[in-house]
Amino acid sequence: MFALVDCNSFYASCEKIFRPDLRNKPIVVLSNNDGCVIARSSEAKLMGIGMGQPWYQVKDKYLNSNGIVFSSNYELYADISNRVMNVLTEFCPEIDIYSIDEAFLDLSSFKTNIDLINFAHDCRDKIKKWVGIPVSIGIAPTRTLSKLANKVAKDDPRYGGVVILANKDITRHFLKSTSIDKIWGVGRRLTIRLKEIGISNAYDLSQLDPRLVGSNFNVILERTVRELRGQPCITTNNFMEPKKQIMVSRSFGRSITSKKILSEAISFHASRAAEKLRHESQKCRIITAFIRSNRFNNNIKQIYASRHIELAYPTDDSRIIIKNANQILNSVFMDGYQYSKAGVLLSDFTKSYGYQMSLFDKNIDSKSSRELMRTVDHINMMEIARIGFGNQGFINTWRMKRQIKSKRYTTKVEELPEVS
DNA sequence: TCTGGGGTCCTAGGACCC
DNA sequence: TCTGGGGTCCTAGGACCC
Repeated sequence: MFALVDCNSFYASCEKIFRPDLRNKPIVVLSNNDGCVIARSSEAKLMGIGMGQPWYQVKDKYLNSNGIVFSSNYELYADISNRVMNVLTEFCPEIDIYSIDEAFLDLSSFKTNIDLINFAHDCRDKIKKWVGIPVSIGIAPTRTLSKLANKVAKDDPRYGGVVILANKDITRHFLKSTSIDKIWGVGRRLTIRLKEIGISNAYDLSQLDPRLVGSNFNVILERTVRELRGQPCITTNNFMEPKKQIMVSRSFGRSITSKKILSEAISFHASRAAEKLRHESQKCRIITAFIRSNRFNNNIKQIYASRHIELAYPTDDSRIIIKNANQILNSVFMDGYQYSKAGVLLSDFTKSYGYQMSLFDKNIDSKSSRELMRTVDHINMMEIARIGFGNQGFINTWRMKRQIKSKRYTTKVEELPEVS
């Protein structure tokens, strides 16, 4: 059996922890640039605020109805997430952290039979009490079914936040009441195609022949069908698998036409990406950079320009990564466009130790580079000062908007909550 | 005026090989 | 004039996830 533990309205719930005065108020959290709504408290959902909805569309109405809004505060959310996961690990060491706000527990690792209902409620209560976050728990024989059970637990308050698919009848009941677009792994495209052949709920889908689904659709959907039938076939990575690519990109607060400012942004992103790469103890061989116009604006000439450079040897040196990213910018930049976003992607990784040296591998990745990078990372981590490279710029005219951010209550001494 | 950012996996098709 | 068949590897793009 698997349990899926998922935090309710995670970002909004994080904001509520330190603001008890907002307990029953509608809360939304916005994406970078205060662009769209990415989390809503249940009160905000009731007001009809959609997930992913552009903020400017609902702003006036929402604020007029006394809705509360926050810019995203990822430092806070990451810290709260860690706390939740730590509590869960005490309940079940076989934990697979799936995203910032959810984790699968492999309950088959328990040696003795336990009362699952009690277990789940205990889990829920402890997380609420110790961390302050409400969670929902779905338990079922496969991950896909536990996702489905979790959804029911979240949507229907009658179940008290816990749903267990313990037998065939209950499972069938919930399969029938779940529409296909709510199934894990079935997105927009598949929903359309499945509806065309008369499949409208999870039960219908589970009754199809998995092999036929495999040949007529794809193996992913085949696995979903098998999982809905109770046959586990989606595997986990219990170890934190190393990343295969690292991306840093941002929309600008406004549109940019100047190559110099684009170069500042690209350098900044390249530097951040290199930092993440070193943190993963990896080196990359492929560097991609892109710049693009605002794809939602029909009144401007559209452009998406990108290219990648393959290095002769893997590196994690910020200077090399920044230099190559700028080289790409120079080769793809065209005058006369309004750019609204830029990004840098690193890929083709090798472990940062014991890789094959190239014939042309000069001293660039030598000891002095390692020492320099380590020192820079250390200083930046301590936040005594921020060390950047070359042309990242000081003013950062392209920086994003984040006007209504809450404090970093748990990770900054200066921002600790005050009690009076 | 204002529409996020960061990932994974799979597949089709091209290049290349014998 | 006739122009096979089978395989691997790589990449771009699609679809999905939170």
